[in-house]
Amino acid sequence: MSSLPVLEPVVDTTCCPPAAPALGAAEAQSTAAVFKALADPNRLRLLSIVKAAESGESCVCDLTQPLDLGQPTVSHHLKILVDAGLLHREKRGTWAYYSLVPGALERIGELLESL
Amino acid sequence: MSSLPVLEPVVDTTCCPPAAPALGAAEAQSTAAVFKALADPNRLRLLSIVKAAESGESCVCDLTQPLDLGQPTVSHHLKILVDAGLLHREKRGTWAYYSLVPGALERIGELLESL
DNA sequence: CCACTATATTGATGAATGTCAATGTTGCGG
DNA sequence: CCGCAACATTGACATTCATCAATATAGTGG
Repeated sequence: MSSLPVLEPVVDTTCCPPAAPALGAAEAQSTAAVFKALADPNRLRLLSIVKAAESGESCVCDLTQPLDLGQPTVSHHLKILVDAGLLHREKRGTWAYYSLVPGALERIGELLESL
Repeated sequence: MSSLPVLEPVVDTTCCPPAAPALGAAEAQSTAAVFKALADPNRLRLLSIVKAAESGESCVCDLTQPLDLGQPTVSHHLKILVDAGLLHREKRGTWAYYSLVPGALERIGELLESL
């Protein structure tokens, strides 16, 4: 390594200053994953129903009918919401009960402010 | 209309009470549209860069390089953000300047609370 | 009027996604 | 042990989406 390449700084401020580095690529990907979970109307309705339940939890059988979707599809959406950290799953007997993860929705608001 | 059909109430409370109607289908769709716009890492970075700009606005030429994307792709993402009501577009001369719509991010937090 | 620059639009392509039918798994009652 | 009910998983299919190359549009300067 005898000759270092002469890299010119390339300082063409043609338009505006480059500004701060802002959001990193990896950070953006994990944040986008949360919004991907919210980017479906049926998943939003699932969250809404679970949130509105008196006991704070709902089983799959209560979620299938109001959404007019097949049971496998509802289970699929619920899994996405659980993986995103928005819902909690607890199996009691034959039933699976889903409930909102406390503070999960509030944390999304903070994600937006930290952009 | 002489004979009203005798529809049985079908009251099988096998699991839990049906709970409140919660979020409507149409409402869920428009809300999901906003989150769809946020469900991409490159669009989140665009929002972040625009937000971090000193002047409060950025032109496309400043957004292409840090994202390592082609110019048509960046324009495409910006259009999606504008259509979602998150960015404002103003063309001055040859350049197009994008800026955050005031209060747009805050309004998303309210969307989550109204689930 | 003619290049040149910045941005938008179009068309194509591969990847991701939502949905369902069919099947697998688990827990309960007889 | 057997059958049933609730839920999850798999595979297939159609749709949507992110990206790029090529082209179109609009504004600027000569």
